[in-house]
Amino acid sequence: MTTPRLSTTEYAVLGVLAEGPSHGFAISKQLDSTAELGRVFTVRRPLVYRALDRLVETGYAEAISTEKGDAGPNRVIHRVTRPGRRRLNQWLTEPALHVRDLRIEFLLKLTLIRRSGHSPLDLIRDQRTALDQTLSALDEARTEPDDHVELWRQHNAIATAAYLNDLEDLYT
Amino acid sequence: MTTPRLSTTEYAVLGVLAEGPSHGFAISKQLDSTAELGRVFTVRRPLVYRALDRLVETGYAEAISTEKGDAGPNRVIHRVTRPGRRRLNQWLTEPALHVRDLRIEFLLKLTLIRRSGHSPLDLIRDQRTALDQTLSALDEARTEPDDHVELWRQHNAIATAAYLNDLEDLYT
DNA sequence: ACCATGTAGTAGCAAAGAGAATATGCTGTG
DNA sequence: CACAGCATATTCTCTTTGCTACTACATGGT
Repeated sequence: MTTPRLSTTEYAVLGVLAEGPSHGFAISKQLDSTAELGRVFTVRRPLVYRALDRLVETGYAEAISTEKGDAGPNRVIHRVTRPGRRRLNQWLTEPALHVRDLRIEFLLKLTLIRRSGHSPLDLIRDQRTALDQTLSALDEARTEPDDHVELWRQHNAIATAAYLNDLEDLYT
Repeated sequence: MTTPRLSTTEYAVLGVLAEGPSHGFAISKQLDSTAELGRVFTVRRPLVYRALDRLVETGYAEAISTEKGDAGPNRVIHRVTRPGRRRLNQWLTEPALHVRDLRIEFLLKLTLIRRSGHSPLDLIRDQRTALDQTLSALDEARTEPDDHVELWRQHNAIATAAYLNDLEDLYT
């Protein structure tokens, strides 16, 4: 009985659901590529439903009722469970371990936290700390001057540091 | 009869095959995570064979012989066809359109070109030109100061520009 | 003789993504 | 008022992708 691993898609759906009981179609609108959240991380409609199924299976969400929609089949209203909310909150406070995950994971967490009304400053600072470790590890690893991959990593880590600084300024 | 789209994995295999007739196992060693190419873009063994199958189906490669290996089943030697080489060379000269594709696509092309003995300067400069367009587009789009996604893109584009400058210096 | 190791290729499952299909009520138009 | 189109809401299914594990064969050590 290990705790099931959730994909970013599933966390995104869980995150939207945590803003209040909702149904697949409404959630998918929040995660559409034109919406605020969807611009950060898009989840297409069928995937939202699959994620919801999975969240129910894992006990992180549950169906509470069905109600008539504006049209079409009945809406199935879901809400997060207590374990689901715990799991989400834990995820929301973890910084991304790899720079390549920042664009999606970190930004998604940041946006969800902001929408919930809390301050994202803790997350930004934790991410900054995690990045500093990456930076010093890169400094040590730098052996060959023509290692294109390491060079790219270095430039990117530095850009990410500047980005985090900007964000910290924005929220202080 | 449109020209079939190839995945990055398939281009990687095609690229290795273009260095000389070879067989799946040998190609997979080049694209292993510890090898020069594999550090840029890893392709696992079963995927190499699938890519080879697809390249044969699309007419970009062909099996030319089977020979006894050092051990185990016979090797199936493949080589690129004329259309395959044309297709590869076309791909190799195209810069990546999105900054997020640089780490993989551009670096893969760069490494393949370098290994072939040609100068990667043209690709670097073309990529630089493509990036300049991205940069000016970003400057115009910048409306809201707290748009985290745009801010991220901007920092990244700038870092990429610096990276390309470093590379250009390396090869001049 | 046996077992580990390295070579070479194959099988098959599970997740992820995209498109289309289905069901349903509302609205406008002739 | 019939009926086509449209928006809502969910489901189905196909394809692609990525792994893990397996078969098969030869060599070398104990």
